[in-house]
Parts: sequence; C-alpha cells; structure tokens
Amino acid sequence: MSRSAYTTPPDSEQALLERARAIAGQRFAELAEQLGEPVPAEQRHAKGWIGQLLERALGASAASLPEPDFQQLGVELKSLPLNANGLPRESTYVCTVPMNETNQLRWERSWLRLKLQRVLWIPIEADPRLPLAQRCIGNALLWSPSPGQEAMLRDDWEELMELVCLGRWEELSARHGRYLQIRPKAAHSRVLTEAHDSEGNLCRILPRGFYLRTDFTRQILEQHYAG
DNA sequence: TACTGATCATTC
DNA sequence: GAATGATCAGTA
Repeated sequence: MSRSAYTTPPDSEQALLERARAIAGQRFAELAEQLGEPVPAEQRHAKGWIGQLLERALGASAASLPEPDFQQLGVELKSLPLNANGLPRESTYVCTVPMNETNQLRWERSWLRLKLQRVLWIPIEADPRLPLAQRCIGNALLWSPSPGQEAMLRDDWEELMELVCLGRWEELSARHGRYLQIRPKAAHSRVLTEAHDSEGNLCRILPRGFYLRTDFTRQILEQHYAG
C-alpha cells in the first residue's frame, strides 16, 4: 500500500498507533519516496531529518513549536536510534533548561515532566555501517513513565535544577545525573543566552538542554519488549 | 568504545 | 535568535 503524508493529525492514540504500525518495517528509501523526498547522502548534514520525516509521515502538527508534536493528543514523538545490538545509540534530547522561569521550580510543573507524560517512541535502525536509505523503521511504542521511572527522573531533575537555580554554571556538566543529564544545546559554542550567576548577577552562558541517558531509554525498550 | 561537549538543518 | 528535529567527533 502506498500513500502520501497525512495532512491532518490523528484524532486518537489508536489512530496514531495505526499510522505508526503502517510504516513499521519500512526502510527510509521507501518512506522518503512516498513522501516525495530525497534521502540525504550524509546524516552529518541532515541531523534532524529522520525526526522530521516521521512527523510528516504520521501527521504531527506542532513542528518547531514548544508544544507536544500531537497537540490534540498531548503526545510527543521521539525517534530512538538503535545500534547493531538493538540498544539506544544516542542520548535523547527532551527540552531546554529553563534559565529564568520561576514556574519551573517544582517538578510537577516542569517542562521536562510535561514533555515526557506521553511519548510515542519509534525505534530506528541506526548502525552506522548501513546507508541511511537502507535503515529500517521499528515498531512504535506508546509510553508513559511508571511511578518508579518518574521518581528516577525527579531525583535527577531536582539535583540538576538546584545547580541551575543557584547559578552554579561552572560546576554543571554532563557528568551530573544518573538517568538525566544537562548538555549544551545550541548551533555552536559561541551562542549565548542570558542567565544569572551564583551571585545573582546577569550573565551570558551557553544554552543547555535536558537529555535522557541511554540507560533510561534502554529500560523503556526492555520493559516494553520483555513480554 | 563510551561519553561529553560541539555541531548541523529548518522554521518562525 | 530561539525554538524544533537530533547526531557528530574528539578525547578520556
């Protein structure tokens, strides 16, 4: 069955899962052709290509907005690149680290928690030895954090946000956090955003983002495909 | 070889 | 410039 991109978002989780099931097992050459797009020769110059292709293929609505990808459903779409052993190959970007947001002080209202309330994970074959066009799309899984997973994320988030709120930028590195980490999130290392330092003075620092470590996303896969 | 810090494309 | 989508690549 061949078709083009959806122009309307799915109206239920069930409909979204059916769309995801329809592209599972396809290679990128096939999906890209259906959507009338060339497959980039080099992923180095097309880092977000897979995510954006999947958004179009499934009818996501909020590209490049600070909203869930499927606004009506409150579902976030995440591709999950897997190495040759079927394990996550990269950490997963979640959202930016708030620099001046006073409504971000509590876990319950945090962007991170909101983003991860409901996620459609799409595993992607990402063995670097395979050309991009030949890599396969996996079976999607719709996930919400278990109480245990939410507690793990909350512990890390609170530890990290303490450093953020105290303006201790020099101490903050990707080494903090068991499952969640903070890393640069910018076009390049000269990009600066406004923040406050540990003495409360305005300063300019590299923008940061929250990332899920592969240990965490591996657990999601194990939990789902165990049974 | 895994991990951290740096980087790339696109849209608004 | 800042948000989205991420992966690259040097080095520990």
